[in-house]
Amino acid sequence: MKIGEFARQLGVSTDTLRYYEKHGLLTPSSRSEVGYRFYSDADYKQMSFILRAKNVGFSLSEIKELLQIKFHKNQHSCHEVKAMTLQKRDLVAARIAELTRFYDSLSLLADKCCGGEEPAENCSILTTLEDIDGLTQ
Amino acid sequence: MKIGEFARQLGVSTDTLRYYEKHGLLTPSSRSEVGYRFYSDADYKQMSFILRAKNVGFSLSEIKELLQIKFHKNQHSCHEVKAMTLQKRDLVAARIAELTRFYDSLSLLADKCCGGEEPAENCSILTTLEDIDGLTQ
DNA sequence: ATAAACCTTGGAGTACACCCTAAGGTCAAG
DNA sequence: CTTGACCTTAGGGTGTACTCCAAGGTTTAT
Repeated sequence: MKIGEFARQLGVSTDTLRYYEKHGLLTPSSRSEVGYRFYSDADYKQMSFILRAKNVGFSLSEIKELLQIKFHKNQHSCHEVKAMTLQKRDLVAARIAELTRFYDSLSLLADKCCGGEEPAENCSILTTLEDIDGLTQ
Repeated sequence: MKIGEFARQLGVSTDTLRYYEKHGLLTPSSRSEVGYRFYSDADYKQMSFILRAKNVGFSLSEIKELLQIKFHKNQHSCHEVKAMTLQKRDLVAARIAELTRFYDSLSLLADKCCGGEEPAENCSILTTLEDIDGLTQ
């Protein structure tokens, strides 16, 4: 699949794909004789992985590290690969925990608000927000 | 509290604090006669809120929107304020769901890896990663 | 009273993650 | 066989979120 079609299917720009290639995130599996990029199904899977990771807040360099799990298979032992996977998993767990605190804060705010048509000036949601950090520690 | 001490307590730079002020995220509650910024306990709470939000992946403009819940109290009805809070909460919930899928993927990877000292070449963790997107749909 | 450690504004520089344009080569349809 | 839709590289521009001066004023300790 050429870059244009590949980009369309994944909802990104061709510029983004060239940028990712330049920065070592996704190299198309082959090139035509005149140099056109050709993307395979495996490339599609990898790009989906990259986009999902980006969506949950990983930076491109973090994603590159995640991909190292795959690319370093000859240089590293199972033990190292597993350790890295678990370390990344812990990072994800920490982010989930923080987001959950945030979710609880916003739930608390919503619960405390009457939701009526009057101006929000006297609504407890506001004073609650002021203490949001205290409430969620 | 002057900017230097405030920055130290929160683990940010004074430049960051001035940047946030310029972009409407945190205006110190007062200034000295010669113009020194003074930060209050309320400012501390707000800054903690900002940092927590940043930590879980909100951009500064998203955080500014979250803070509008507080600042728009006179212009908006309880209903509007509550709707906005719930909308932001849903956004957080979606992000948690995605991260959870990610967590599960990484768990699966770790479970499938023997973790031994041999090269990872033959470890199932690698082929699993190649299918990670399929596995977590 | 003067040095060190603070503070001010303004503006320039940086890293990340794109996005756009130029100048040109390739390919399929009519 | 040419038009239009593709592709190439190189390089410049943009928005976000800082980060780092420079030039000067203030405060505190000795």
